[in-house]
Amino acid sequence: MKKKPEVTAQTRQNLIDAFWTLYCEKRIEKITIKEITQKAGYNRGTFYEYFTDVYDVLESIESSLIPTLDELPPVSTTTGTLGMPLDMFLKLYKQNNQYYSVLLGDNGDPAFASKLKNSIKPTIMEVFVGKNDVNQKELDYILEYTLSAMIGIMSYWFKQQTDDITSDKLFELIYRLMEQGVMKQLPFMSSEKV
Amino acid sequence: MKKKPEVTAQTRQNLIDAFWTLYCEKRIEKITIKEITQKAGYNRGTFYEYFTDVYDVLESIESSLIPTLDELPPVSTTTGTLGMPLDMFLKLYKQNNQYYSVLLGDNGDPAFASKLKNSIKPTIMEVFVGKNDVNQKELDYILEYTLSAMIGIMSYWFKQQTDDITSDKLFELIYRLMEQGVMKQLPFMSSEKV
DNA sequence: TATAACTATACAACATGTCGTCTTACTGAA
DNA sequence: TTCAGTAAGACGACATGTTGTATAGTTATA
Repeated sequence: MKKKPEVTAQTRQNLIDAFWTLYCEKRIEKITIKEITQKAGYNRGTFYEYFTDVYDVLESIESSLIPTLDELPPVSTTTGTLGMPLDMFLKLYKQNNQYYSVLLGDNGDPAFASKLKNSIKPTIMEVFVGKNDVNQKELDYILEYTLSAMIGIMSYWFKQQTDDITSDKLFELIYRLMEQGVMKQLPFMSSEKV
Repeated sequence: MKKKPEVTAQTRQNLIDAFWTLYCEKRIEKITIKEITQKAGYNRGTFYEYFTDVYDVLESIESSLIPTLDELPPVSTTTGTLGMPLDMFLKLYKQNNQYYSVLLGDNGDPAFASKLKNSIKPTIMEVFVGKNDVNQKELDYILEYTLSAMIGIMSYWFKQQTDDITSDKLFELIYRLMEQGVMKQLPFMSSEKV
């Protein structure tokens, strides 16, 4: 008999969804397989047909959220190279908003941020490859700096998301910070109004 | 009978040290109380005289690493307000290097970064209080952006710490990024040599 | 009717948290 | 100075719950 991928795929997804609901509520260590399968409506043993343990589910989710090289938007060296990492990241964040905000949040997985950064970096690096006036190592640090800042501010914004600023204002602010640096945005430092 | 703080303090510290050794090696979820007490040389039951569970130990360590308001260096509005958050953070990082690099690393605690940022923010905010041209909310986001970037780049640097750049070069780079932004550091964007 | 998908049940191994017990050493009265 | 009372601190053992695995049974479908 043929396998039934449409059935198993659904079951797998049900388990993932149940896990995710729990993961949004509490730390992974407090999630039991019993809970997951009960919520999803399966026998506990069924879980082991699909995953080895609870962490396996998380890894599976994370993998699906890390863009592969070919998925990332092609980098144009002509227009807006400046905003590239920002655009790239914001696009990803918007696409997977619900997952990113949890994984990058206070109860999330610190390793996920690294995975994400490391998946984006090469695409941006590519643009500068072969340019003889580019210090590769320094560029790497600049990207680490920028991506960390973006992940930080985006996650923070998402946490506040009540009466807070609009996403348009946020993006504009980020652009300004990248263009001009932090100092110019503050009083004492310049006459520019923040 | 009097308590014996010199005894309990030592036991407590022994348990903390044993925990930390394990925490440097693996994720907290994989650390058992049995392991901790065995390494420290106590009965498993003794652990519960000092901590409620494994997370309690981590919290205890984290609390001791979060600077209280009065511990933070007094903020001078006259000199170098620009480098303030940077100086403050770098000082903290240097002081607690060993702990910070683990807690802020891939196997660390994402909540610790938030705690740290939130403990530093008010001190910096203070400088701008009452300035009528300061948008408090925007300032908050700018600080979140900056502190995230600094935590990110410092942690990354610490991870690489083999044949990598010196701390002096790193600090200089960070200053430059804060002063001038990211864009100016890249080719295409300006004629400045990175 | 053969098989994929799932259920039901059971089991050993191990971690957890609790509780009663033991040990040691300080205390103060003789 | 001595020594029994006492309590802090550490220990050993227990009940409970989870994990991963194994095996037999049920349902539906092609």
